[in-house]
Amino acid sequence: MQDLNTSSFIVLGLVAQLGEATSYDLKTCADNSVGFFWNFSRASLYKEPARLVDFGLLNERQETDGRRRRLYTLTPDGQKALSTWLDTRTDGESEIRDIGLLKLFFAANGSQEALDTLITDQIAAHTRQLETYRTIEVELAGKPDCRFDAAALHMGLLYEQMSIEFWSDLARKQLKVAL
Amino acid sequence: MQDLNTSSFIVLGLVAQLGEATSYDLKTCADNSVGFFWNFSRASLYKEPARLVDFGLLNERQETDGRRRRLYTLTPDGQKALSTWLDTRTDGESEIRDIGLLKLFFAANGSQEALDTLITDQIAAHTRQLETYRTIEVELAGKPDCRFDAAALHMGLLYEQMSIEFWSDLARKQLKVAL
DNA sequence: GGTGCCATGTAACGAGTTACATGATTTG
DNA sequence: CAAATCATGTAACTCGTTACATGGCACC
Repeated sequence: MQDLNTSSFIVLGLVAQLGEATSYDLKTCADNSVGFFWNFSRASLYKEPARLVDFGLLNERQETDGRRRRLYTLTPDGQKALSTWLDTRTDGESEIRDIGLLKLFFAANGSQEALDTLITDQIAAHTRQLETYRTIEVELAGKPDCRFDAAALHMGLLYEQMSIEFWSDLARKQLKVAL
Repeated sequence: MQDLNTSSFIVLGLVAQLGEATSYDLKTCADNSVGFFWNFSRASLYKEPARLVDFGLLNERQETDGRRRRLYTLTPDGQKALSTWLDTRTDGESEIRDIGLLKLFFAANGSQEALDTLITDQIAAHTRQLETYRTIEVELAGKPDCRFDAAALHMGLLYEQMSIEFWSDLARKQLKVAL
């Protein structure tokens, strides 16, 4: 029954934090938190909870009137699965899925203009994202039980700052496609 | 026919850099370069080239003896597709898929011990990865036509350094699960 | 009470991985 | 030449997404 993958634990974790939640709640919450560095589609947040109910890790309660929404809560087994996952040791394999970096990697096959544009756009995009994170950070600052959200968010902030420095540095060096 | 996705361009880009390559060559090359921040399975590097041949973006030549390997080269259309992609502007959406960060995000649902172990392990793992990158950086330094590989690799280095600082900082603060 | 947006769900598709399977080459 | 390893390929499955579809709710 180890059909639990990372998405499963994200859902378990989100439900744990929200207490009782619909798929819609999960999506909204994710979009403003964990989704910043680990994105997934809305549809997954409808499909995955159903699976977890099958596994006995979530309870489902459907409203009898109105939108007849499905409300999920953690079962004891779900709580246990989540903490077991947290107890499991993790190596550091991480991926940075960034189209801009990929294009830089292959930039020798394109034009100088494309490279210059890429650099400019990346600086702009990361600057914009940094602003978004700063806004969220201020909002979080007031809430004492959001330390872990805040810590992870802080990582996002650092990443954006680093990216801006990285691309700005390339701009300064005026990297050339051909020598 | 815009069934080209990111994987397609990675394959096109790798073939462009290698000149003529088998799927095995692509995998080997990727594992030591772009695979560090954008990983994919070996099987993809057999399936995707076949698709690109259908699209007329790669040429396929199969050896008549020995291992009867399939050797791929870029067609003019393939070259064009690659540079068109490079010319297309990109917003900065990037994802950091890092299990350690996820666990931190949900750490409030686990034990203090789990959190402490997580932090220790992450510092160790990122330190190890940093060493790997440093080794590669030295190897690349001698090769003048690897500026873009080097630039992208440098980003990997910065990321690992930042991660080490981030997790070390958490260790110093002795982050607690319960207040 | 009609219009437009919010919320919810699913079916079909496509991409990527795991696991399987096998042949070639090297090395002792 | 036997064993180990390198290299190559594919079939089946799982996951996640896109696109479709619809019903409730708020606001005028």
